[in-house]
Amino acid sequence: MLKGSSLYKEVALLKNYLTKNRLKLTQQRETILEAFLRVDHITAEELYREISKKKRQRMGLATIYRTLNLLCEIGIGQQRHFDENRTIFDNVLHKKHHDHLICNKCDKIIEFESPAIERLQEEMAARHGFTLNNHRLELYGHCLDWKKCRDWQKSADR
Amino acid sequence: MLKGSSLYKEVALLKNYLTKNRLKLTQQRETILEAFLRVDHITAEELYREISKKKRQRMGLATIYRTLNLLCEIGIGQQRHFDENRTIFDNVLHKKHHDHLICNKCDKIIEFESPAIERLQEEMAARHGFTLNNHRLELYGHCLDWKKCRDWQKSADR
DNA sequence: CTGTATTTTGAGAATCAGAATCAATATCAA
DNA sequence: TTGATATTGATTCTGATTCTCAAAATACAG
Ligand SMILES: [Mn+2]
Ligand SMILES: [Mn+2]
Ligand SMILES: [Zn+2]
Ligand SMILES: [Zn+2]
Repeated sequence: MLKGSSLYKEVALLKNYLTKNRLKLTQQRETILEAFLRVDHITAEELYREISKKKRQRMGLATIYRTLNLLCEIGIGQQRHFDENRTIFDNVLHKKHHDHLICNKCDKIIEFESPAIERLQEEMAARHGFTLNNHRLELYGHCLDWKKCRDWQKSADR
Repeated sequence: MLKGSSLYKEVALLKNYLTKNRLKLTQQRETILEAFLRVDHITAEELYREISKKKRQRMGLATIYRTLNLLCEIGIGQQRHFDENRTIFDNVLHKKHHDHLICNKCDKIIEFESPAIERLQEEMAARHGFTLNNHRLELYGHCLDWKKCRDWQKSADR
């Protein structure tokens, strides 16, 4: 385990899952976990470039995909499909269920939850004789404030 | 234009759009339109097999894709992505905006609309300083009634 | 109706994200 | 430390959709 990391608990969570399943804690898995937990939403490709830039070690794109999927199994990540033909991985470590509001102009992603909407969804399902397993609610639009929209666009930490 | 078709109006709609854009009304476009208007939701591949079965004429898969996209431009169809890696085309000719309830067991698709939910969505967007362009709401679950679930599964006309 | 310019078609190649292969390498428990 | 086992990364493969382009169909002026 890396010294000086502020992610002892998170790495422990990963290690625990791995051990329980006779899997191994590798350097790349740890590196990927750390980089992933630093962001909110990211694609495999972006994470790959992010890690490669700091080229602390060789890292194959396939490993990024494999590990990201592993994190989803553990429950640390979740796949999102805001636009078809690319998967965005959502870091949900300290988050509960939420839906998304997405700006088509600056790609800002806002997370929200609406108990009222969730209730109406259940009601609608029941009305049609359905038991709900999950749902997907995505709202697309644009920021009213162009300045904010641009500022977000320019900021690197997304 | 085919004789005996009950789709004069719809074919006219297509022809009108085509003429307006210096495009041509071909046999395959008419065949695809007719087959498409016969269903609610269908993939390009399914429509391809459907038409090939009745092999009234040779028809390339690329033509199906091209024409389905054309119908979407006209507003007769709309792409859906209930599961990533395959596009379902929704025949929306006589439908207004609606969302979907999908059975994970039998693939039944129920269309619904909820003004109450739509209102709450707008409210949520406004709260975050957003103007809404569109949204995606999909509810996944399963039919309570297994019998109905199976019956649906067996019925051909989907 | 006919000739001609223009669009469309179908077969197959190209694309692209993501998964599968597999020999070489790393991990871990005894 | 050793050896069984899992993992890695380079590469190939996959599958849905789009692209290419020569041959065929269509529209429309005459
Ligand atoms: Mn999120
Ligand atoms: Mn529909
Ligand atoms: Zn914005
Ligand atoms: Zn069902």
